[in-house]
Amino acid sequence: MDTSFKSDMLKQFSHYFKQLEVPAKTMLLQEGQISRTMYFIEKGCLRTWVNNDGKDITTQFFFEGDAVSSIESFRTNQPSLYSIESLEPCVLQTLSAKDFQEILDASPEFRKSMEDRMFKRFYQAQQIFYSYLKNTPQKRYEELLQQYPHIVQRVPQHYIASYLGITSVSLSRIRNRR
Amino acid sequence: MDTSFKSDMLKQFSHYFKQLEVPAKTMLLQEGQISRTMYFIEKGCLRTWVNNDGKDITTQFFFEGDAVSSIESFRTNQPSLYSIESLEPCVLQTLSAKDFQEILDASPEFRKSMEDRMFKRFYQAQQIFYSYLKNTPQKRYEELLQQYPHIVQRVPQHYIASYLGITSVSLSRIRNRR
DNA sequence: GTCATTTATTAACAATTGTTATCGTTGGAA
DNA sequence: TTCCAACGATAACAATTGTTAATAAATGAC
Repeated sequence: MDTSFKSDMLKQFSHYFKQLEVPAKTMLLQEGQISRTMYFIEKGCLRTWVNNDGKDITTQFFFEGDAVSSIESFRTNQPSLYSIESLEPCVLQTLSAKDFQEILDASPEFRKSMEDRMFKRFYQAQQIFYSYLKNTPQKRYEELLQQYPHIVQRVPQHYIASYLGITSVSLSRIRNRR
Repeated sequence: MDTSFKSDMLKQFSHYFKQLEVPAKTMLLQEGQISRTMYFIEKGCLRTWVNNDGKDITTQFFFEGDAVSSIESFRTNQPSLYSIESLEPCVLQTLSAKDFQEILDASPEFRKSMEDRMFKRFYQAQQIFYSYLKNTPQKRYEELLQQYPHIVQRVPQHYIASYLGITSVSLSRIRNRR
């Protein structure tokens, strides 16, 4: 997965992209499968999630302007550790892993920018992980509310709960605690 | 940080490395500082940890043969999110970020291999994170015991506890529960 | 060997969360 | 509009963990 894909990159290689419209709750990638597509969100929102004994745990939300893919899956040829699913009806621009590789090979600037972006992503992923290690669910909820209020407003609460690592019951308690 | 550094890589560029011997509990990198060195463990063991209100949380352990650095720090020029510290007296081989860059530029094979390794590292980091999301501390402890018994044997228990995300008191209870 | 520090166990209590279930409310599909 | 599924709140109870403190054992420095 990958956020903040430069829009000029998108424009520069726009002929590679194909538009795809999907309704809500559409699975774009199944956990365990090797990713072959990158999605760029024009309208709507997606989430990534992992299965845990039948219950699902949301790991991230994506919105307009975000690029989403299991890039580490199609780069390492390993099965994706998570699923990608639409939460709303979406308008997406899709790019195949093959075309992605082609652009990589054709454009050293693009390759360089991808490399930089991976390190930044890695750095961000660590920040998220450490916030998870350091803070209680209550504090994480408060931070989410403060930093990304649009997520809390837009996404059903039980997805937020699993994103915070708690049940929807527990999140409901936290919300009505004050 | 980076595990399973190829030993032939080390040999090939061995003249860049300098040996460093440190006693236990030596800070090799302070959280918040920009990393300028990569460490290769010849003998001993290191840990990475983050500070949380005075208490420290261990995020990873490293042993003989592992390469350790805040590579995402010296690549993105961002402050390291964690500290690196020796747990035992260590014999280390050190490589400066500058020399590391030099080797990167001199050897396309090395650069390619670094790129691949980063994607694998990213994939592994996700697995660790997801195991954290999915499992109880008890289950994580059992998995650690099963997959990496040498860590449990070699490292003091309170470091293991913070690595599992619990207090040493709670780990002691888990251990004596059966 | 002695002493101080580090490490691990145990107890008691508070706080939080999970689980299960019930009950309104809402929103979309037919 | 009607109906059904999805969503959110709440209650009651069990289970786990955190906190603080006391104590014992192990380790390392001298």
